[in-house]
Order: sequence, then structure tokens, then C-alpha cells
Amino acid sequence: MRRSVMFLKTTREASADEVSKNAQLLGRAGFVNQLMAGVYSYLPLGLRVLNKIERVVREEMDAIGGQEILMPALHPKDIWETTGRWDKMEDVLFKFKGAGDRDLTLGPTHEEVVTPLGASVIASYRDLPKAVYQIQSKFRNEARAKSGLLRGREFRMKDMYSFHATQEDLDAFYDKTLDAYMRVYDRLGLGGGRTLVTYASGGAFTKYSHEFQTLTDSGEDRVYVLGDGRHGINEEILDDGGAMADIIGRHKGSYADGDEKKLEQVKAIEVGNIFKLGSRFSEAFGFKFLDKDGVAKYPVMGCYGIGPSRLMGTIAEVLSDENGLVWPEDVAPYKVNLMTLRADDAACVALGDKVYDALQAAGVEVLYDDRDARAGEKFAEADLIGCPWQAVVGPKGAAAGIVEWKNRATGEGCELPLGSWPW
RNA sequence: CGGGAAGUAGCGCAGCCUGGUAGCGCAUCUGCUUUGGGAGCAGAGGGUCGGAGGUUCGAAUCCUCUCUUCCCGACCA
Repeated sequence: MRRSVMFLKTTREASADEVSKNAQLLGRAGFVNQLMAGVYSYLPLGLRVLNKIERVVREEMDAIGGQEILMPALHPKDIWETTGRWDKMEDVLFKFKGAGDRDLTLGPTHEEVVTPLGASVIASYRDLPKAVYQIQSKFRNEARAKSGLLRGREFRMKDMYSFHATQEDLDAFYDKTLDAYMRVYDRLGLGGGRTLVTYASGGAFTKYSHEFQTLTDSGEDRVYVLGDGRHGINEEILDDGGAMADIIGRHKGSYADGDEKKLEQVKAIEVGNIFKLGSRFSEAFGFKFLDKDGVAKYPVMGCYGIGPSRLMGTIAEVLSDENGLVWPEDVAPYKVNLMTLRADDAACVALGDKVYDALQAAGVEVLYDDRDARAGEKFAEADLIGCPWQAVVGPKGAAAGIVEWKNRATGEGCELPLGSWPW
């Protein structure tokens, strides 16, 4: 993509009342544009990143047997009354009237849709297990949207739902999903101890659920790190003595009274949450299957959520530096940000065009800053946008066919002739 | 939803206290000079001062109401 024709405007200054780093950087760099509190447009650069995050999530869900579907965002009232959540989730439901004065809402989550959907396909133990997922915009009427992409009213979410004949089968799939989630964070640059598997309250059917918490001072959650540095405990269950003994014992081998008070408290962003739902929803909808023994039973379910838009904000928050964004290769909008330094220098332009063509021919995604702009402006913008590699064609090396390369994350550079790449 | 702060050009701000026809920087457009880390000079365009009501001869400025945004808290199956 040539920068000169791109739908993009970067700015030197962030909007005054954007305090959170992800909102400032993503806004300044032209990845997103705010429409109202907690609601954003994704511009070309931002959409590329969002799509790549979703691709990573999709690949990892497919790899464990998840099957992609797409459910409606628009829901009738009755399914929500069936589960009792029309009133219970009052705070977050956007409610309004449709044609014929019918009560409607926008989906903040999809158990109410997926459970009857599962029932339409599953009638026998032979139909189990099944796992379906979707990636979609979700709507929650948060009392206070805040922190840029971290807490919106409209946001992207991958939600997977699994159906099982037995608790053991659910447990096994749940563990598999947990591992898949960790692979997602690794690929997004949030692995290697940056993201903890955290024990949180489990709800009605299990002792715990698991949250995935990325460590950063800008996070709004507080978690306590267990000794292994890979697991944590959510603040909300810290006062549960039984849970403490169980969890700490599980990771340390033993538990002594008061051990939880020695844990280090850190701030983190919740970047995923997985739950065992048991038969709460299958019972609500009267969804049964016939088991081997001919007995009708309720399938047990699990649900697994991860928010691509929040992940995008988290990456911006955690991996950026003072000059701008720093994208991991798997999700960068482009692999290379190529730039010419002099639009009036024929050798520069010619070599820039050649490098651009060669990169594209090699299948490399490249953003080519071909504008008639000053060098400093191009350098600053490239750092702000944060593609993994910068390729500079300037008057110094152009005549000799030399391209200067710089790694955005490490700052390391090298000079290579046309046709050679630094990776 | 409670508390706090702020709304003036696309963005960042001054002006408000002490009422008298709205200004600066960035961005945009034109010209010239520049050209390796967000250039300089000269000129140009762009604003119902968030909205409504009120006080006044006269309101960006004073008063009332309202909307919005951001921050803290509460909330976050």
C-alpha cells in the first residue's frame, strides 16, 4: 500500500482527554477513531491488526476442534426471559423496541442463542461433543466505558461454547482450550510470563473459572502472583480460605495458614475468561440428549471468551515505547514500512519503487511511504505506526542500490542491497 | 449510578475573574527557500464559542437547565 493514497492521518498530539496509552497511541497513529465513549471505528491500519488478531484466535480454536459459526447480535426478549437474565443482566443489556412493538436486545454474550441452537443439532450422545465459536461485535451498556479499547460498549469478542455428554469430557476440553489460549497470547507477544492464568470465582457449577491476565500497571484488575510466576489468583477469591489452601497447595505443594498474604499483588488486564457452565443453560432450555443407556440427560457446557479488540488495546499498552506502537510480527498491520527520503531525487524514487515491487513480489506486506515529505516526518510516523521493520531509501545509498533496515523493536539496523531482506 | 474536571476552527490551547463584533500553535491550501528524526518565511481559507432558556442596550464571558467527554469510585454472567 502506498502511503500517499492511504485513508490515514496521523497526528503529533493526542486528544486532550485521552489518558490511557492505548487510546492515545492508536488514535494518534490512525488505527481507530472514537465515535462515542467506548465505541470506535477501525481504520485501515487498525482493521488489519484486528483481523490478524482474529486470525490467530481462529487458527487456535480450529486447531482444537472448534467450528466457526456466526450468530445474530439482535435478540428477542423471550430467550433472555427463559434464562432469567432479561432482568438479571439489566445493567448491561441495551433494550429497545422493534417492529410490532417487540422487545429486543443486543447480545452481550450468546448462551441464550447457542443453547437452543445446540439442541437443534444434538439429540444423542453420538452427536457429542461439539464446540462452536464465533467472532463478532458484542454490546454491553457499561456504566462507565473507559481506557480506550480496554472497556468498550461495543467490542469484538470470540466466544466459543462446548457441549459434552459428561463432566470428564468437559474437563478435558476445558484444559485443552486453556492451552490454546496460552498459544494465542504467545503469538500476540503477550506470552513468556506476561500473561498469567488466574483463578477466579467459578459461579454455580465449578469451584473456579480461569481468567487470563496480562500484567501491566495500566490494568484495572488486581491479581496475586503465585510462586511459579505463571499463575495468579484474582482478588475476588482471596478471602476464601478453602480456595486459597487448594490453589496455593496445588502450585506450591503445600499450604500454610496465611500464605496468601505473602503473594505479590500486581495490576493486570483481563484478556480472556473461560467458564464451565455445567447444565445451567441446557436445563433452562430443556435441552436433553439420549445417552448410551437410553436415559435423557442434560449436556454440560463450557464457554470460552476472548476479546480481539481488547487484545489490540492491550498490545498497544504493553508493547509500545516512547516513540509509538511496536507490533509483534503476527499482528502487525504491515511487516515492512518502506520509505524514500527524497521525492525529488530520481535515484531515491527509483530504488524505492524497486524495493516496493520486490517486497510485494516476495509476498511481503509493505506500507510504502512515497509521499513528498521530510525525512523526520517519515521516521517519526513509521515509529508511531510500529511495523516490525523499517526500510529506508535515502540519497546516501540510493545510487549504490543500498537499503537501510531497522528493527522497530530492538532499534538494530543494517544495510543491505536490493533483493536482500534482514530477516 | 455517585463524586470531580472539562467543552472556544480538524487537533492542542488562550480569552471568561473585571460583558463591548474571537485569538495563538499544529494541521489544510498557495508561493519561495529548504531537505537523514514531525523545517523556515510570506500569504490564504476555516468558528451559530456543546445546546436551550434567562439577565443586559450588548453575552464566549454573568445566571439556570441540559447534553457530551475524560478521571476516581461502584459495577463488570
